[in-house]
Amino acid sequence: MGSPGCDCVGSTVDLPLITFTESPHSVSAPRAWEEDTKHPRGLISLPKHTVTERSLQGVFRPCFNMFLTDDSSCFLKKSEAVAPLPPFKALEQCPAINSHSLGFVLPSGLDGQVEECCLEQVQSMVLGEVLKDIETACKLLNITPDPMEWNCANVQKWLLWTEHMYKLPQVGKMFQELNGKDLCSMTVEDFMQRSVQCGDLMFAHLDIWRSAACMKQRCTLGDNKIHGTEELWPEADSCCSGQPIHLWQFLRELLLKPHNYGRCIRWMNKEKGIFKIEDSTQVARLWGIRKNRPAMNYDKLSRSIRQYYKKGIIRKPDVSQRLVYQFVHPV
DNA sequence: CAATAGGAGGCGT
DNA sequence: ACGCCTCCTATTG
Repeated sequence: MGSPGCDCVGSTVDLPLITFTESPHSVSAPRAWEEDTKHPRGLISLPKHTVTERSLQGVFRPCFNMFLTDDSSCFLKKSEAVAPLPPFKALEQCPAINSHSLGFVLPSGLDGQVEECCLEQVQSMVLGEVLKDIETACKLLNITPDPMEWNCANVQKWLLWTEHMYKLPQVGKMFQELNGKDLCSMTVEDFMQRSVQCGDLMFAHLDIWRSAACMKQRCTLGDNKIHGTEELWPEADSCCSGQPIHLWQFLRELLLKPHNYGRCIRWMNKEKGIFKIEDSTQVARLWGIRKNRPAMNYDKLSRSIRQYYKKGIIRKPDVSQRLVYQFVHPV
């Protein structure tokens, strides 16, 4: 099944590269993606890079940013330095990352072997994080990971979600009546035509999903197995069982991903199942996206939570606090 | 003013 | 029947 989304054809375009100014843990933002000319948003021109460096970017870019911030969901917004990604070259080369392609310097005294080993671990972590984030999004949106399989409604969900996650302007209506195949057949220029503001970003996000789907397909075919991928990305049955998700399940999913949603909702006492909704508007919005209810708000969401009082699923904690609830049966 | 609480009717599965 | 969604009034901090 050779889907166009997995059509890992090489291109001659120079891919952008993220760089760290110091070590990945000590800087606040990536400097820029490589561009031949200055990007309209003020990107910096950097030297061209090797094939080894290029081949990873489609998938790994967001992960690099995870190292830079404690919240990966903000990576694109925070960096404000993202150039359009060209058609991805996928992962067939998938080499170990070297410190030069990562753009940071390892502590002195490490020889090449140690460096190689560490970087492979970094690569593995990075890959895992991307797949986990996609898996989470699939669960929460009830869509498949492969954009090629999306119908128009799925595309709209994904667009809404991406807009929300990365605080992008609304572009959903610019992509109406497009299914996943249509979307995947579009070039970055097509995206830019539909949204000058953030077509390039949307294209980049789609590219990441396509790359991940492509890689997963290869993994399931037994080709080029990547360590740990299976457990990181379990089969679709867990995310697309067809059963409509319950609100309490959805909240739990969000709580299980503090990395992504900790700013919206977080555990106060996980053992007791006590959690706090930090941003009621955002949580309601996420729920609305999940249920295709654009008019969802916290007033309605909280009414649904209160329905759980009688059912013994959620209650208010003994010491009642605003926006704090408790699962009656914590995991 | 936003959150809390709960009644009531509607809707899709 | 169930699980919300929506709208509502009243109350609370």
